[in-house]
Amino acid sequence: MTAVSDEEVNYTEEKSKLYYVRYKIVGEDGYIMVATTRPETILGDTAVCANPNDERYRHLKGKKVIVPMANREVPFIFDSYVDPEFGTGCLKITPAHDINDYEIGLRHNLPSIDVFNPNGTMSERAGMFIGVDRFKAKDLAEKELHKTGNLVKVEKYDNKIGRSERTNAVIEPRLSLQWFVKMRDLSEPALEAVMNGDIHIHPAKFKNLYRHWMENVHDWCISRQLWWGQRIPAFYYDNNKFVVAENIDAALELAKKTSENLNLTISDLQQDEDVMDTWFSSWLWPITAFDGINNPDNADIKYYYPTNDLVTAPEILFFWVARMIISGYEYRGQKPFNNVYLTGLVRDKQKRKMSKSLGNSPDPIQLIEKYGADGVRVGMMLCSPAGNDLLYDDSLPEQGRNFANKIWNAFRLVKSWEVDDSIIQPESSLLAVKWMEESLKKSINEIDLNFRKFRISEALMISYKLFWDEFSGWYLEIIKPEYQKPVDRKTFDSTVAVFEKLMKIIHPFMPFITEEIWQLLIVRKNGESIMVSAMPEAKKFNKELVAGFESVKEIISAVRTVRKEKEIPVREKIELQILEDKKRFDTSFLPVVKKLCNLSDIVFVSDKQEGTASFMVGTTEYFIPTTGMLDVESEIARIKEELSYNRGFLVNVMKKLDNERFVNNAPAGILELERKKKSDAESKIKSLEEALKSLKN
RNA sequence: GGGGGUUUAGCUCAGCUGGUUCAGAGCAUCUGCCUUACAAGCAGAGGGUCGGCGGUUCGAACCCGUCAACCCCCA
Repeated sequence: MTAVSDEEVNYTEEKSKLYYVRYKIVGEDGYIMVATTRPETILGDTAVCANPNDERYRHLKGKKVIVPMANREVPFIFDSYVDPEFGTGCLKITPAHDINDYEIGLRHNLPSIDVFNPNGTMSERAGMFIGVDRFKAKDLAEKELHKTGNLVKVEKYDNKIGRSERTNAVIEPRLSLQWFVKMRDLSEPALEAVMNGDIHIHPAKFKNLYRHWMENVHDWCISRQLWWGQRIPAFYYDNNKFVVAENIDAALELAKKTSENLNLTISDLQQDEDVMDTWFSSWLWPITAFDGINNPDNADIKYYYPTNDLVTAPEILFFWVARMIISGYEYRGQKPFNNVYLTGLVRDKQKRKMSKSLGNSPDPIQLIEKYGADGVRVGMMLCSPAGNDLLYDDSLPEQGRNFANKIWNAFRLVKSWEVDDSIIQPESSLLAVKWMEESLKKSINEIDLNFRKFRISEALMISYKLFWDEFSGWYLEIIKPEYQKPVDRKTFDSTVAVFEKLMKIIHPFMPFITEEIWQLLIVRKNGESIMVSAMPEAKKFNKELVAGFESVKEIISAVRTVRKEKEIPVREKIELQILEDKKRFDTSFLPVVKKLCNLSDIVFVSDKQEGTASFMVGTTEYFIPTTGMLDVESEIARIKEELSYNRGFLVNVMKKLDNERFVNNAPAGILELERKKKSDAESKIKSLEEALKSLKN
């Protein structure tokens, strides 16, 4: 015999027989008829039951019936569990061998008669067929009932039969003695702790699940029928008495005391055969890892308990995490950890769990050979927001590999530069360094915030874009000296410093390449490592400067688009004209624009310029004189499109501003914004209309 | 059966207390480019009725109701 969880039983439709058996009514001549699929369990019947609303059996209230074969008088009872439609509407109750019968038995205070031995043969309590296998006993019972005339008929019947998912053996219920931990009071502080935020679960959506589970906590069955493990320290004697003690000697002493029988000996005690559920030791893990049960005041546990973060899978939130919290409060009066970070599971593209039997898991060693260890890590982390499953695809580590490659190439570029101390730092480089440092601070703030929220993939994405877009795409392009020309000392040193910070930021995600570059960037002392260097700290950054550079990016992009549309080669220098009062314009980044756009000059103009390509950034208009023929048609089309967008925009804004209820109810800040949107849109429309007019002439 | 969760671009996901034309990111796709760090790259572009319907509100991806689909857990 072994105990199996309900979850390990598969139910299938199987052909079996339905036996109609008659039970004599005590004190009357009549019989009642009962249908059953398991006649051998008749020997364990302790009642016969009908639905209280079933007219056919109402007259049997208070009567008794005689169980066939056993010749035992049992009560006739009523319970709404019985389905009047099924069989005869009359159910025999065998509390020891059916879960529903067991519950009915509890409700009606019925005794249980266990007619089976643990090995599936009939027990002595059955009174018949003792020692016969349960399936054989079924046949014998059929014959016996037939012989005594109590078997009225047998029907073919499709029955749901439970079979073990492992051995396919037919599973039938049998009562057994199991040990439980009473959970209600024990778990209360653990529920509290998570609900009031003493312990944070990430992502928070699992909080509800946790609460529901803890509010409906069941007692915990800790008996397991296995050969390995820690045996339950319960010792039985005198049939049904027991003591719980550390070992058999202590148990004997205790048994002598409680039974007041000093003649008891060790051989009178029998230890429970079962062992304890593995979680019953695991739930102590945060404590026992530092010997905190046996030695509760030792230095290690004092230092390490409670710990900061637990990282684990959501599927064991109940089995393990909740129980660790419970035991923490129970045995140390304190939570075991501050945060629980729940990861996702790696699945394949069809959303199946990766498993050996399916063979749908890629070989990590091969992946590392193909994409690099850093690349694989990045690929995994980019796509695994907390608690969400990760759908594995080769494109993920590929993205990681590409990133590693990008980093390496940027490093090669910087390393290739010759430094000349005599060169004065160009203005564009000075500005780029200033901006890069602010941009770095901004990103560090965001990364920190995301780490604090346990949003690892977000933190990585910000680092990724910081390196790829800001540093490689913009910064390096600005400071890059002309081909084969040296770089000035200031810019070079600043660049190395920024590079080093970037490596530290990326290090948690890509430990190998960052260490390598960190070691090569400048000469390090023996034993120094990026692993033990401090992370760059978040500081306040200059918002205006960063925002200013963003509009510079827009200007540069627009110039590039003009070049492309007008097919002006990159090498050909062009002039940029700005329609704006120079005093009102932030000119600080213009050297950068000049360099990246390969401009001959930047001039401020006070009127619209004829024969030029134009664009707008913000509310400012820019012109680029074009030598070739201007494609008037496409220019008109472009301006018309922009006009209709802005007019639509204005209509939307006006709808709000004309709505009295909006003006009365919206907060001042929002109203202010809408008014600014209105005036900006109006000025844009005006200059677009003018541009259109001049083109049409 | 009970409970929890999810649904936003082709894919994986952001979108905090409802308020910028809010509809975003990465990847993928498309178009140009072998420009002397990087084609594993660079410069651009397209792409979504925010699952459906109804409601609350001056205003909804976000709040409420309802329906649907999918996923997970049940010791």
